[in-house]
Amino acid sequence: MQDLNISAPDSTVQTEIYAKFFHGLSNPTRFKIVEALLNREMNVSQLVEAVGASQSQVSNQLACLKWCGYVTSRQEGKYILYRISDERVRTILQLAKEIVADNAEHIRCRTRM
Amino acid sequence: MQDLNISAPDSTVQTEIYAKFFHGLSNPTRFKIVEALLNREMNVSQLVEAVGASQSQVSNQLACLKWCGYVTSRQEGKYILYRISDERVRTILQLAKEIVADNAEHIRCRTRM
DNA sequence: ACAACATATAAAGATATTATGATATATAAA
DNA sequence: TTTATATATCATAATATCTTTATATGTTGT
Repeated sequence: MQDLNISAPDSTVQTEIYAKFFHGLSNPTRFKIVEALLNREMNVSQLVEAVGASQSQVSNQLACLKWCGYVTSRQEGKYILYRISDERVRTILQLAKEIVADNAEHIRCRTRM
Repeated sequence: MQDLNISAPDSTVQTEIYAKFFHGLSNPTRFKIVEALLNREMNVSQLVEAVGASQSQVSNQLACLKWCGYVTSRQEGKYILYRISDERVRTILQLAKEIVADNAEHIRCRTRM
């Protein structure tokens, strides 16, 4: 088993994997899907309505999110239900929102001076 | 001041800002820069050596990271020193690495069955 | 087996991102 | 003021991503 040393520089391969992981949240449609699934498990049709994108698009982005490890799926009858695979994803989104909010605040302050 | 309700769906504009924010970490060079700066403040030339990319590339990616709110800079003589603007960035990277590590473990398990 | 619905996949063009090389700007030293 | 060094910016070619449309796959009910 390979250990995970946060402070050590990563190998090129590891770095690319991490970059790919963040790529998962770098698209508005995928971000909305993740947000929707943080509230509750949903099937594809429900997601199509929730995020306002085409079925094809949602399916594609779900494949991407699945590959990145954000979501998992299970079949229930003719539906396929997706859910967030790891609760830590919620924390990541929360931190990001806080940072963005504070950053926007700083920018607002600066323009006043 | 606008409140930050994590569970409520975001407006399209907010969603795009968050997606842009994660875009910051979705590129290997930018990811390496952030990792390097989490260890210590560095100038551009030091970053060029640390991440193994061209000066032009590093400057460009720094501009992107600055825009996203990951880094800030200050001038010291003829050098410009960059540092991580928010310690919460460290937590985000740590969580991401943990999720990726666990996910890789799951994939490894599945291929054995 | 057939029809209807749910989801996934594939191909195409449109758009965005990245890497590269050249050049501009700014600071420091001579 | 000239030269050297550090950083930023710009143009563009190469590459990757996204959107759209069409089609394939799989499930349920008749």
